[in-house]
Amino acid sequence: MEENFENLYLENQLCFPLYAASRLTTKMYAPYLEDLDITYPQYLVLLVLWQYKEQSVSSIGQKLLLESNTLTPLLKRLEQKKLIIRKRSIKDERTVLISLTKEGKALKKKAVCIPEKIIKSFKTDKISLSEAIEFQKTLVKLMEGLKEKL
Amino acid sequence: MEENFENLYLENQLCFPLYAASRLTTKMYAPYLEDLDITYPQYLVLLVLWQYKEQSVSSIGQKLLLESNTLTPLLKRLEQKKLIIRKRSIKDERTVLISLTKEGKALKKKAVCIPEKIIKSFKTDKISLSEAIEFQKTLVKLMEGLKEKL
DNA sequence: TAAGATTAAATCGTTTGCGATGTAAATGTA
DNA sequence: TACATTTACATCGCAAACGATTTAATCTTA
Repeated sequence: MEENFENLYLENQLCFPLYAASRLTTKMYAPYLEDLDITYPQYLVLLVLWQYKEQSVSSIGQKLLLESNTLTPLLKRLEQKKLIIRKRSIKDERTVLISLTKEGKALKKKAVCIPEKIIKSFKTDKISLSEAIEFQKTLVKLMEGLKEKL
Repeated sequence: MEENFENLYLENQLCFPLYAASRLTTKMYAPYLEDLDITYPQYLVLLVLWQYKEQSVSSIGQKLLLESNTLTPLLKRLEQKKLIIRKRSIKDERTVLISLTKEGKALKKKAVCIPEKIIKSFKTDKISLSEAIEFQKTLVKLMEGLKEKL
């Protein structure tokens, strides 16, 4: 009985490069986010709020695929930094609504230059633009597919 | 002065789907790894040890892009589970060599079926095989490119 | 309307991930 | 050989992630 041990080789896995690329990408953002005094997951939450305005904890979670056990402490930290306001909904006391403070809104202007800088850093002689676009599409499809299965 | 706020839209970022896909993938492994009583990063370390035998902490770190601040506690947990042995090198007392116990080696047989199951779960009607192969290639190139820049 | 089910956040405990720093061994060099 | 530098891990503190559970509000339905 042949056992496919090669399947266990690191380079043959999809999971590892995904895990590594994700962590490396986060590190690429770090110096820019440090200037804004926020972390990468905090940045993602702000992206949501900049794009969609006031949101409940769960609707932020739906967009970022995170749950209250992760978001609640993170949001409390953003509140401490005076970037957001957390308040119970009057219509439904279970819901906590998150909105941006003036400082939180203002931070958007400082953040707007980040994607461009990141794209430049991403650019490699190894990866063409069309390849990158194709990659992004597949990545999103992969994410959607995985989301459905969990 | 036009400000490209659309660049900040969640769906236009590369970072977010990468981050989400990585986390979702880890979750796909969870039920299988639970059977082996290990976590996903612990699985990655075992993949290295199954493939390369005895390794120093730093050479494991080089392969997984992790440093001793992450690996040392993780390796101690694997040692507690009796899956690995940590011992100082005689040739260089600074180096800690990690080797598999009998149990650690035996676990490989239980793990060998995991990649296949994962691949099946990954398969989506949305993503073709050729697309998946292309994707993996680009992902690895991306990882390599990022690694060089950090 | 009262009891049970569902939902939204929060809390708890554990493991990662990582920047910064510490410690001890090995190496380089004057 | 002395002393500085480098290297390999370890330690510390903090912020995610996340499974499991709790709490309180809302909804269902009998």
